[in-house]
Amino acid sequence: MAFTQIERSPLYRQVAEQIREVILSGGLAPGHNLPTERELSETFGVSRASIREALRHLEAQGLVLTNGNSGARTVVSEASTAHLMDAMVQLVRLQHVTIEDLVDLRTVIETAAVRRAGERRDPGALQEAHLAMAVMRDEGVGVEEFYAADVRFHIALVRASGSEAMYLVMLAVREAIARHLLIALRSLPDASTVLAELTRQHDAILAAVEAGEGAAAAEMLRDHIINFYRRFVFDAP
Amino acid sequence: MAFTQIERSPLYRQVAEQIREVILSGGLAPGHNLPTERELSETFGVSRASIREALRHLEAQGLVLTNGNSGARTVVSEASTAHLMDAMVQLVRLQHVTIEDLVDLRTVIETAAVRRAGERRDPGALQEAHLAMAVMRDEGVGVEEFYAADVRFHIALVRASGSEAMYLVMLAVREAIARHLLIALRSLPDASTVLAELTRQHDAILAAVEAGEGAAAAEMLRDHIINFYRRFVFDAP
DNA sequence: ACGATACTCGTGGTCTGACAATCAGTCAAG
DNA sequence: CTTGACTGATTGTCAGACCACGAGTATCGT
Repeated sequence: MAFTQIERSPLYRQVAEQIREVILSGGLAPGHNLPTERELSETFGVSRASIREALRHLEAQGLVLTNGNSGARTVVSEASTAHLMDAMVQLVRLQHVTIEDLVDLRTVIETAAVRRAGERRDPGALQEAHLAMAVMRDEGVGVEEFYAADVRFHIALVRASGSEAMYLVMLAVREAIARHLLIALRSLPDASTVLAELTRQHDAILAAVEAGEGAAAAEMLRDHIINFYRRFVFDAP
Repeated sequence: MAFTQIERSPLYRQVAEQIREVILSGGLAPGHNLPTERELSETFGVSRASIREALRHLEAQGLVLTNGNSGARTVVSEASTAHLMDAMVQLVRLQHVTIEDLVDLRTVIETAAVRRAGERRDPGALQEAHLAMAVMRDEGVGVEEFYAADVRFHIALVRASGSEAMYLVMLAVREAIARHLLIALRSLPDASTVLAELTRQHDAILAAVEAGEGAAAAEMLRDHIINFYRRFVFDAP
Protein backbone atom coordinates (compact mmCIF):
# COMPACT_ATOMS: atom_id res chain seq x y z
CA MET A 1 0.00 0.00 0.00
CA ALA A 2 1.11 3.54 -0.60
CA PHE A 3 0.58 5.75 2.35
CA THR A 4 1.28 9.33 1.60
CA GLN A 5 2.70 11.93 3.90
CA ILE A 6 0.12 14.05 5.64
CA GLU A 7 0.59 17.64 4.64
CA ARG A 8 -0.55 20.10 7.15
CA SER A 9 -0.55 23.61 5.85
CA PRO A 10 -2.14 26.43 7.79
CA LEU A 11 -5.63 27.45 6.80
CA TYR A 12 -4.54 30.86 5.59
CA ARG A 13 -2.19 29.24 3.11
CA GLN A 14 -4.84 26.91 1.77
CA VAL A 15 -7.24 29.79 1.38
CA ALA A 16 -4.64 31.96 -0.34
CA GLU A 17 -3.74 29.14 -2.68
CA GLN A 18 -7.32 28.59 -3.73
CA ILE A 19 -8.00 32.25 -4.36
CA ARG A 20 -4.70 32.62 -6.19
CA GLU A 21 -5.56 29.77 -8.48
CA VAL A 22 -8.93 31.24 -9.30
CA ILE A 23 -7.41 34.59 -10.14
CA LEU A 24 -4.58 33.16 -12.24
CA SER A 25 -6.93 31.00 -14.24
CA GLY A 26 -9.07 33.97 -15.05
CA GLY A 27 -12.00 33.21 -12.80
CA LEU A 28 -11.73 36.66 -11.29
CA ALA A 29 -10.95 39.44 -13.70
CA PRO A 30 -8.65 42.32 -12.73
CA GLY A 31 -10.48 45.30 -11.40
CA HIS A 32 -13.39 43.29 -10.09
CA ASN A 33 -14.31 43.20 -6.45
CA LEU A 34 -13.38 40.23 -4.37
CA PRO A 35 -16.16 38.88 -2.15
CA THR A 36 -16.19 40.60 1.20
CA GLU A 37 -14.13 39.12 3.99
CA ARG A 38 -17.20 37.95 5.83
CA GLU A 39 -18.53 36.22 2.76
CA LEU A 40 -15.20 34.52 2.18
CA SER A 41 -15.12 33.55 5.81
CA GLU A 42 -18.44 31.83 5.37
CA THR A 43 -17.74 30.12 2.05
CA PHE A 44 -14.39 28.75 3.21
CA GLY A 45 -15.64 27.95 6.65
CA VAL A 46 -12.80 29.66 8.46
CA SER A 47 -12.63 32.74 10.61
CA ARG A 48 -12.22 36.20 9.24
CA ALA A 49 -8.76 36.41 10.78
CA SER A 50 -7.55 33.55 8.62
CA ILE A 51 -9.17 35.09 5.55
CA ARG A 52 -7.39 38.32 6.26
CA GLU A 53 -4.03 36.62 6.58
CA ALA A 54 -4.63 34.93 3.26
CA LEU A 55 -5.48 38.29 1.72
CA ARG A 56 -2.25 39.79 3.05
CA HIS A 57 -0.40 36.98 1.36
CA LEU A 58 -2.10 37.66 -1.96
CA GLU A 59 -1.56 41.36 -1.50
CA ALA A 60 2.18 40.82 -1.18
CA GLN A 61 2.11 38.80 -4.37
CA GLY A 62 0.41 41.64 -6.17
CA LEU A 63 -2.72 39.68 -6.90
CA VAL A 64 -5.16 41.73 -4.90
CA LEU A 65 -5.21 45.33 -3.94
CA THR A 66 -6.61 46.93 -0.82
CA ASN A 67 -7.11 50.61 -0.91
CA GLY A 68 -5.45 51.11 2.41
CA ASN A 69 -8.48 52.85 3.78
CA SER A 70 -11.30 51.32 5.63
CA GLY A 71 -14.59 50.99 3.87
CA ALA A 72 -13.14 50.14 0.48
CA ARG A 73 -13.55 46.74 -1.05
CA THR A 74 -10.63 44.51 -1.91
CA VAL A 75 -10.17 44.26 -5.65
CA VAL A 76 -8.31 41.97 -7.99
CA SER A 77 -5.16 43.72 -9.12
CA GLU A 78 -3.96 44.38 -12.64
CA ALA A 79 -0.98 42.36 -13.74
CA SER A 80 1.98 44.41 -12.66
CA THR A 81 5.72 44.15 -12.96
CA ALA A 82 6.31 45.80 -9.63
CA HIS A 83 6.73 42.54 -7.76
CA LEU A 84 9.17 41.12 -10.20
CA MET A 85 11.25 44.20 -9.64
CA ASP A 86 10.91 43.92 -5.89
CA ALA A 87 11.97 40.30 -5.96
CA MET A 88 15.08 41.12 -7.90
CA VAL A 89 16.02 44.09 -5.78
CA GLN A 90 15.63 41.90 -2.76
CA LEU A 91 18.02 39.30 -4.10
CA VAL A 92 20.60 41.96 -4.78
CA ARG A 93 20.27 43.49 -1.36
CA LEU A 94 20.65 40.06 0.18
CA GLN A 95 23.92 39.67 -1.70
CA HIS A 96 22.64 36.75 -3.66
CA VAL A 97 23.51 38.43 -6.94
CA THR A 98 26.39 40.77 -7.53
CA ILE A 99 26.27 44.03 -9.40
CA GLU A 100 28.86 42.79 -11.88
CA ASP A 101 26.57 39.95 -12.82
CA LEU A 102 23.65 42.23 -13.26
CA VAL A 103 25.59 44.59 -15.47
CA ASP A 104 26.66 41.61 -17.48
CA LEU A 105 23.08 40.51 -17.91
CA ARG A 106 22.08 44.02 -18.74
CA THR A 107 24.63 44.16 -21.50
CA VAL A 108 23.45 40.90 -23.01
CA ILE A 109 19.80 41.80 -23.01
CA GLU A 110 20.22 45.36 -24.10
CA THR A 111 22.51 44.64 -27.03
CA ALA A 112 20.16 41.94 -28.27
CA ALA A 113 17.24 44.29 -27.88
CA VAL A 114 18.93 47.09 -29.77
CA ARG A 115 19.80 44.75 -32.60
CA ARG A 116 16.15 43.89 -32.88
CA ALA A 117 15.07 47.49 -32.53
CA GLY A 118 17.21 48.30 -35.54
CA GLU A 119 15.17 45.88 -37.57
CA ARG A 120 11.78 47.02 -36.37
CA ARG A 121 12.23 50.77 -36.04
CA ASP A 122 9.20 51.32 -33.88
CA PRO A 123 8.66 55.08 -34.12
CA GLY A 124 6.65 55.34 -30.92
CA ALA A 125 9.27 53.91 -28.63
CA LEU A 126 12.04 55.81 -30.36
CA GLN A 127 10.12 59.00 -29.84
CA GLU A 128 10.33 58.35 -26.12
CA ALA A 129 14.07 57.90 -26.50
CA HIS A 130 14.30 61.26 -28.22
CA LEU A 131 12.42 62.92 -25.39
CA ALA A 132 14.88 61.50 -22.91
CA MET A 133 17.75 62.73 -25.08
CA ALA A 134 16.35 66.24 -24.97
CA VAL A 135 16.64 66.23 -21.21
CA MET A 136 20.16 64.89 -21.26
CA ARG A 137 21.32 67.43 -23.81
CA ASP A 138 20.30 70.24 -21.51
CA GLU A 139 23.50 71.78 -20.18
CA GLY A 140 22.33 72.64 -16.70
CA VAL A 141 20.74 69.28 -15.98
CA GLY A 142 21.42 67.80 -12.55
CA VAL A 143 22.83 64.36 -11.99
CA GLU A 144 19.54 63.01 -10.68
CA GLU A 145 17.59 64.23 -13.66
CA PHE A 146 20.23 62.96 -16.02
CA TYR A 147 20.09 59.56 -14.47
CA ALA A 148 16.31 59.41 -14.71
CA ALA A 149 16.51 60.39 -18.36
CA ASP A 150 19.24 57.84 -18.95
CA VAL A 151 17.03 55.10 -17.59
CA ARG A 152 14.15 56.31 -19.76
CA PHE A 153 16.41 56.28 -22.79
CA HIS A 154 17.72 52.79 -22.31
CA ILE A 155 14.34 51.40 -21.35
CA ALA A 156 12.83 52.97 -24.44
CA LEU A 157 15.44 51.25 -26.58
CA VAL A 158 14.58 47.88 -25.11
CA ARG A 159 10.91 48.56 -25.52
CA ALA A 160 11.55 49.37 -29.17
CA SER A 161 12.66 45.79 -29.62
CA GLY A 162 9.04 44.77 -29.24
CA SER A 163 9.81 42.12 -26.69
CA GLU A 164 7.75 42.51 -23.59
CA ALA A 165 9.82 39.94 -21.72
CA MET A 166 13.09 41.74 -22.34
CA TYR A 167 11.50 45.01 -21.37
CA LEU A 168 10.30 43.46 -18.17
CA VAL A 169 13.58 41.90 -17.12
CA MET A 170 15.33 45.08 -18.09
CA LEU A 171 13.12 47.08 -15.76
CA ALA A 172 13.90 44.73 -12.93
CA VAL A 173 17.62 44.75 -13.59
CA ARG A 174 17.76 48.53 -13.84
CA GLU A 175 15.86 48.89 -10.61
CA ALA A 176 18.29 46.55 -8.89
CA ILE A 177 21.29 48.42 -10.22
CA ALA A 178 19.91 51.88 -9.66
CA ARG A 179 21.26 52.53 -6.21
CA HIS A 180 24.87 51.80 -7.09
CA LEU A 181 24.71 53.68 -10.34
CA LEU A 182 23.40 56.82 -8.73
CA ILE A 183 26.11 56.74 -6.11
CA ALA A 184 28.72 56.43 -8.82
CA LEU A 185 27.27 59.34 -10.77
CA ARG A 186 27.02 61.57 -7.75
CA SER A 187 30.63 61.06 -6.81
CA LEU A 188 31.95 61.99 -10.22
CA PRO A 189 34.59 64.69 -9.90
CA ASP A 190 33.94 66.14 -13.32
CA ALA A 191 30.29 65.39 -13.93
CA SER A 192 29.38 67.63 -16.81
CA THR A 193 32.16 66.37 -19.04
CA VAL A 194 31.23 62.77 -18.44
CA LEU A 195 27.55 63.44 -18.94
CA ALA A 196 28.26 65.18 -22.22
CA GLU A 197 30.27 62.20 -23.37
CA LEU A 198 27.51 59.78 -22.44
CA THR A 199 25.04 61.94 -24.30
CA ARG A 200 27.19 61.83 -27.42
CA GLN A 201 27.28 58.07 -27.26
CA HIS A 202 23.52 57.95 -26.81
CA ASP A 203 23.11 60.08 -29.85
CA ALA A 204 25.22 57.79 -31.97
CA ILE A 205 23.38 54.69 -30.77
CA LEU A 206 19.98 56.15 -31.39
CA ALA A 207 21.00 57.31 -34.84
CA ALA A 208 22.25 53.83 -35.71
CA VAL A 209 19.00 52.26 -34.57
CA GLU A 210 16.98 54.66 -36.66
CA ALA A 211 19.19 54.00 -39.64
CA GLY A 212 18.39 50.32 -39.28
CA GLU A 213 21.95 49.42 -38.40
CA GLY A 214 21.14 47.25 -35.46
CA ALA A 215 24.47 45.46 -35.33
CA ALA A 216 26.45 48.68 -35.20
CA ALA A 217 24.11 50.07 -32.56
CA ALA A 218 24.59 46.95 -30.48
CA GLU A 219 28.34 47.28 -30.75
CA MET A 220 28.31 50.89 -29.63
CA LEU A 221 25.90 50.12 -26.84
CA ARG A 222 28.14 47.37 -25.51
CA ASP A 223 31.11 49.71 -25.40
CA HIS A 224 28.96 52.42 -23.89
CA ILE A 225 27.86 50.25 -20.99
CA ILE A 226 31.06 48.35 -20.35
CA ASN A 227 33.27 51.41 -20.50
CA PHE A 228 31.11 53.34 -18.16
CA TYR A 229 31.04 50.68 -15.52
CA ARG A 230 34.70 49.97 -15.89
CA ARG A 231 35.70 53.55 -15.48
CA PHE A 232 33.31 54.84 -12.88
CA VAL A 233 31.64 52.08 -10.96
CA PHE A 234 33.87 49.11 -10.37
CA ASP A 235 37.30 50.65 -10.08
CA ALA A 236 36.18 53.91 -8.63
CA PRO A 237 36.60 53.78 -4.85
CA MET B 1 1.35 75.37 -3.97
CA ALA B 2 2.00 71.70 -4.03
CA PHE B 3 -0.46 69.73 -2.04
CA THR B 4 0.59 66.19 -1.55
CA GLN B 5 -1.66 63.20 -1.27
CA ILE B 6 -2.33 62.03 2.27
CA GLU B 7 -0.95 58.56 2.65
CA ARG B 8 -2.55 56.42 5.23
CA SER B 9 -1.09 52.97 5.37
CA PRO B 10 -2.51 50.27 7.60
CA LEU B 11 -0.55 49.22 10.64
CA TYR B 12 0.29 45.81 9.25
CA ARG B 13 1.97 47.43 6.28
CA GLN B 14 4.04 49.76 8.43
CA VAL B 15 5.12 46.87 10.59
CA ALA B 16 6.00 44.73 7.59
CA GLU B 17 7.97 47.57 6.06
CA GLN B 18 10.03 48.10 9.18
CA ILE B 19 10.85 44.44 9.60
CA ARG B 20 11.63 44.08 5.92
CA GLU B 21 14.06 46.95 6.08
CA VAL B 22 15.84 45.46 9.04
CA ILE B 23 16.22 42.12 7.31
CA LEU B 24 17.38 43.58 4.01
CA SER B 25 19.97 45.75 5.66
CA GLY B 26 21.40 42.77 7.47
CA GLY B 27 20.10 43.51 10.93
CA LEU B 28 18.58 40.05 11.10
CA ALA B 29 20.66 37.28 9.60
CA PRO B 30 19.08 34.41 7.69
CA GLY B 31 18.35 31.40 9.86
CA HIS B 32 17.94 33.41 13.02
CA ASN B 33 14.75 33.46 14.98
CA LEU B 34 12.45 36.41 14.72
CA PRO B 35 11.12 37.72 18.03
CA THR B 36 7.92 35.99 19.01
CA GLU B 37 4.65 37.45 17.82
CA ARG B 38 3.75 38.52 21.32
CA GLU B 39 7.04 40.30 21.74
CA LEU B 40 6.66 42.06 18.41
CA SER B 41 3.14 43.00 19.38
CA GLU B 42 4.51 44.71 22.44
CA THR B 43 7.50 46.42 20.84
CA PHE B 44 5.43 47.82 17.98
CA GLY B 45 2.49 48.60 20.19
CA VAL B 46 -0.06 46.92 17.97
CA SER B 47 -2.19 43.86 18.40
CA ARG B 48 -0.97 40.41 17.59
CA ALA B 49 -3.44 40.21 14.70
CA SER B 50 -1.71 43.09 12.96
CA ILE B 51 1.68 41.56 13.60
CA ARG B 52 0.52 38.33 12.08
CA GLU B 53 -0.79 40.06 8.98
CA ALA B 54 2.57 41.75 8.61
CA LEU B 55 4.29 38.39 8.93
CA ARG B 56 2.08 36.92 6.23
CA HIS B 57 3.18 39.77 4.00
CA LEU B 58 6.84 39.05 4.65
CA GLU B 59 6.26 35.36 4.24
CA ALA B 60 4.84 35.93 0.77
CA GLN B 61 7.93 37.95 -0.08
CA GLY B 62 10.12 35.09 0.99
CA LEU B 63 11.74 37.02 3.80
CA VAL B 64 10.56 34.96 6.71
CA LEU B 65 9.65 31.35 7.03
CA THR B 66 7.14 29.66 9.30
CA ASN B 67 7.48 25.96 9.71
CA GLY B 68 3.85 25.30 9.10
CA ASN B 69 3.41 23.48 12.35
CA SER B 70 2.49 25.03 15.59
CA GLY B 71 5.13 25.33 18.23
CA ALA B 72 7.91 26.37 15.90
CA ARG B 73 9.40 29.83 15.83
CA THR B 74 9.28 32.11 12.84
CA VAL B 75 12.66 32.35 11.25
CA VAL B 76 14.42 34.70 8.82
CA SER B 77 14.61 33.01 5.45
CA GLU B 78 17.62 32.37 3.25
CA ALA B 79 17.74 34.40 0.07
CA SER B 80 15.84 32.35 -2.45
CA THR B 81 15.00 32.60 -6.10
CA ALA B 82 11.64 30.94 -5.70
CA HIS B 83 9.76 34.19 -5.54
CA LEU B 84 11.34 35.62 -8.62
CA MET B 85 10.17 32.55 -10.43
CA ASP B 86 6.70 32.83 -8.97
CA ALA B 87 6.46 36.44 -10.02
CA MET B 88 7.38 35.60 -13.57
CA VAL B 89 5.06 32.63 -13.81
CA GLN B 90 2.32 34.85 -12.53
CA LEU B 91 2.88 37.43 -15.24
CA VAL B 92 2.75 34.77 -17.90
CA ARG B 93 -0.41 33.25 -16.57
CA LEU B 94 -2.00 36.67 -16.45
CA GLN B 95 -1.20 37.04 -20.14
CA HIS B 96 1.06 39.96 -19.55
CA VAL B 97 3.90 38.22 -21.36
CA THR B 98 3.54 35.86 -24.26
CA ILE B 99 5.33 32.57 -24.69
CA GLU B 100 6.91 33.76 -27.91
CA ASP B 101 8.50 36.63 -26.03
CA LEU B 102 9.81 34.33 -23.37
CA VAL B 103 11.32 31.95 -25.87
CA ASP B 104 12.93 34.92 -27.52
CA LEU B 105 14.42 36.03 -24.24
CA ARG B 106 15.48 32.51 -23.52
CA THR B 107 17.36 32.35 -26.77
CA VAL B 108 19.14 35.60 -26.13
CA ILE B 109 20.26 34.72 -22.64
CA GLU B 110 21.14 31.15 -23.35
CA THR B 111 23.26 31.84 -26.41
CA ALA B 112 25.16 34.53 -24.56
CA ALA B 113 25.66 32.20 -21.65
CA VAL B 114 26.93 29.39 -23.80
CA ARG B 115 29.37 31.68 -25.50
CA ARG B 116 30.75 32.57 -22.11
CA ALA B 117 30.72 28.99 -20.96
CA GLY B 118 32.94 28.14 -23.89
CA GLU B 119 35.52 30.57 -22.57
CA ARG B 120 35.40 29.44 -18.98
CA ARG B 121 34.92 25.69 -19.27
CA ASP B 122 33.77 25.18 -15.72
CA PRO B 123 34.13 21.42 -15.26
CA GLY B 124 31.68 21.21 -12.37
CA ALA B 125 28.70 22.64 -14.18
CA LEU B 126 29.51 20.71 -17.34
CA GLN B 127 29.57 17.53 -15.31
CA GLU B 128 25.97 18.21 -14.40
CA ALA B 129 25.20 18.63 -18.09
CA HIS B 130 26.75 15.25 -18.80
CA LEU B 131 24.61 13.64 -16.14
CA ALA B 132 21.51 15.04 -17.77
CA MET B 133 22.69 13.80 -21.13
CA ALA B 134 22.99 10.29 -19.76
CA VAL B 135 19.30 10.33 -18.89
CA MET B 136 18.31 11.64 -22.28
CA ARG B 137 20.39 9.08 -24.12
CA ASP B 138 18.47 6.30 -22.45
CA GLU B 139 16.22 4.78 -25.09
CA GLY B 140 13.26 3.97 -22.94
CA VAL B 141 13.07 7.32 -21.21
CA GLY B 142 9.61 8.83 -20.81
CA VAL B 143 8.66 12.27 -22.02
CA GLU B 144 8.40 13.65 -18.51
CA GLU B 145 11.83 12.43 -17.52
CA PHE B 146 13.29 13.63 -20.77
CA TYR B 147 11.90 17.06 -20.20
CA ALA B 148 13.27 17.22 -16.68
CA ALA B 149 16.68 16.19 -17.95
CA ASP B 150 16.43 18.72 -20.76
CA VAL B 151 15.83 21.49 -18.25
CA ARG B 152 18.76 20.27 -16.16
CA PHE B 153 20.96 20.25 -19.22
CA HIS B 154 20.14 23.76 -20.35
CA ILE B 155 20.25 25.17 -16.86
CA ALA B 156 23.64 23.58 -16.34
CA LEU B 157 24.91 25.27 -19.48
CA VAL B 158 23.79 28.66 -18.25
CA ARG B 159 25.27 27.99 -14.86
CA ALA B 160 28.56 27.15 -16.56
CA SER B 161 28.68 30.72 -17.78
CA GLY B 162 29.42 31.76 -14.22
CA SER B 163 26.78 34.46 -14.22
CA GLU B 164 24.44 34.08 -11.30
CA ALA B 165 22.06 36.66 -12.73
CA MET B 166 21.66 34.84 -16.03
CA TYR B 167 21.19 31.59 -14.20
CA LEU B 168 18.50 33.17 -12.12
CA VAL B 169 16.53 34.72 -14.93
CA MET B 170 16.91 31.52 -16.87
CA LEU B 171 15.35 29.55 -14.05
CA ALA B 172 12.43 31.93 -13.96
CA VAL B 173 11.95 31.86 -17.70
CA ARG B 174 12.12 28.10 -17.88
CA GLU B 175 9.61 27.79 -15.09
CA ALA B 176 7.25 30.10 -16.91
CA ILE B 177 7.59 28.22 -20.17
CA ALA B 178 7.46 24.76 -18.64
CA ARG B 179 3.76 24.15 -18.87
CA HIS B 180 3.51 24.85 -22.59
CA LEU B 181 6.61 22.93 -23.41
CA LEU B 182 5.45 19.80 -21.67
CA ILE B 183 2.13 19.91 -23.45
CA ALA B 184 3.93 20.19 -26.76
CA LEU B 185 6.20 17.27 -25.95
CA ARG B 186 3.37 15.08 -24.78
CA SER B 187 1.38 15.58 -27.94
CA LEU B 188 4.25 14.59 -30.21
CA PRO B 189 3.12 11.89 -32.61
CA ASP B 190 6.58 10.43 -33.00
CA ALA B 191 8.27 11.18 -29.73
CA SER B 192 11.28 8.91 -29.70
CA THR B 193 12.58 10.15 -33.05
CA VAL B 194 12.30 13.75 -32.00
CA LEU B 195 13.87 13.11 -28.63
CA ALA B 196 16.78 11.33 -30.28
CA GLU B 197 17.30 14.28 -32.57
CA LEU B 198 17.23 16.70 -29.67
CA THR B 199 19.74 14.55 -27.86
CA ARG B 200 22.08 14.60 -30.86
CA GLN B 201 21.92 18.38 -30.93
CA HIS B 202 22.61 18.53 -27.22
CA ASP B 203 25.65 16.36 -27.72
CA ALA B 204 27.03 18.63 -30.38
CA ILE B 205 26.47 21.75 -28.31
CA LEU B 206 28.09 20.31 -25.22
CA ALA B 207 31.06 19.11 -27.25
CA ALA B 208 31.53 22.56 -28.71
CA VAL B 209 31.45 24.17 -25.30
CA GLU B 210 34.02 21.77 -23.97
CA ALA B 211 36.21 22.40 -26.97
CA GLY B 212 36.12 26.08 -26.13
CA GLU B 213 34.22 26.95 -29.28
CA GLY B 214 31.68 29.17 -27.64
CA ALA B 215 30.57 30.93 -30.78
CA ALA B 216 29.83 27.71 -32.59
CA ALA B 217 27.99 26.35 -29.58
CA ALA B 218 25.89 29.48 -29.42
CA GLU B 219 25.03 29.14 -33.08
CA MET B 220 23.93 25.55 -32.67
CA LEU B 221 22.00 26.33 -29.56
CA ARG B 222 20.09 29.07 -31.29
CA ASP B 223 19.06 26.73 -34.08
CA HIS B 224 18.26 24.06 -31.57
CA ILE B 225 15.83 26.25 -29.68
CA ILE B 226 14.28 28.14 -32.55
CA ASN B 227 13.72 25.08 -34.68
CA PHE B 228 12.14 23.16 -31.89
CA TYR B 229 9.66 25.85 -31.05
CA ARG B 230 8.90 26.55 -34.65
CA ARG B 231 8.20 22.96 -35.46
CA PHE B 232 6.44 21.72 -32.41
CA VAL B 233 5.13 24.51 -30.26
CA PHE B 234 3.90 27.47 -32.23
CA ASP B 235 2.58 25.92 -35.40
CA ALA B 236 1.64 22.64 -33.86
CA PRO B 237 -2.07 22.66 -33.15
C1' DA C 1 23.73 5.46 36.79
C1' DC C 2 20.73 5.45 32.96
C1' DG C 3 16.98 5.30 29.64
C1' DA C 4 12.09 5.86 29.14
C1' DT C 5 7.98 8.34 30.47
C1' DA C 6 5.15 12.20 31.87
C1' DC C 7 4.78 17.07 32.64
C1' DT C 8 5.19 21.97 32.01
C1' DC C 9 5.81 25.94 29.34
C1' DG C 10 6.18 28.82 25.40
C1' DT C 11 5.04 29.13 20.55
C1' DG C 12 2.34 29.71 16.45
C1' DG C 13 -2.54 28.79 14.53
C1' DT C 14 -7.33 29.75 15.04
C1' DC C 15 -11.61 31.63 16.63
C1' DT C 16 -15.01 34.97 18.56
C1' DG C 17 -17.00 39.18 19.24
C1' DA C 18 -16.54 43.79 19.41
C1' DC C 19 -15.60 48.72 17.97
C1' DA C 20 -13.83 52.56 14.96
C1' DA C 21 -12.98 54.69 10.47
C1' DT C 22 -14.40 55.01 6.10
C1' DC C 23 -16.98 54.63 1.79
C1' DA C 24 -21.16 54.42 -1.36
C1' DG C 25 -25.62 55.35 -1.89
C1' DT C 26 -30.04 57.74 -0.73
C1' DC C 27 -32.70 61.44 0.19
C1' DA C 28 -34.43 65.65 1.97
C1' DA C 29 -33.45 70.79 2.29
C1' DG C 30 -31.81 74.97 0.39
C1' DC D 1 -28.86 71.31 -8.93
C1' DT D 2 -25.82 71.38 -5.19
C1' DT D 3 -25.24 70.55 -0.29
C1' DG D 4 -25.46 68.11 3.74
C1' DA D 5 -27.00 64.49 6.78
C1' DC D 6 -28.32 59.71 7.28
C1' DT D 7 -27.90 54.68 6.65
C1' DG D 8 -25.76 50.40 5.79
C1' DA D 9 -21.87 47.77 4.50
C1' DT D 10 -16.88 47.02 4.55
C1' DT D 11 -12.23 47.03 6.03
C1' DG D 12 -8.88 47.94 9.97
C1' DT D 13 -7.90 46.93 14.63
C1' DC D 14 -8.23 45.12 19.09
C1' DA D 15 -8.52 41.99 23.37
C1' DG D 16 -8.91 37.66 24.96
C1' DA D 17 -9.32 32.97 24.67
C1' DC D 18 -8.27 28.07 23.29
C1' DC D 19 -5.79 24.34 20.78
C1' DA D 20 -1.88 21.58 18.87
C1' DC D 21 2.65 21.11 18.96
C1' DG D 22 7.83 21.07 20.20
C1' DA D 23 11.44 21.36 23.52
C1' DG D 24 13.18 21.06 27.58
C1' DT D 25 12.78 19.17 32.38
C1' DA D 26 11.56 16.38 36.04
C1' DT D 27 10.23 11.87 37.47
C1' DC D 28 10.33 7.05 37.65
C1' DG D 29 11.56 2.15 37.00
C1' DT D 30 15.36 -0.74 36.28
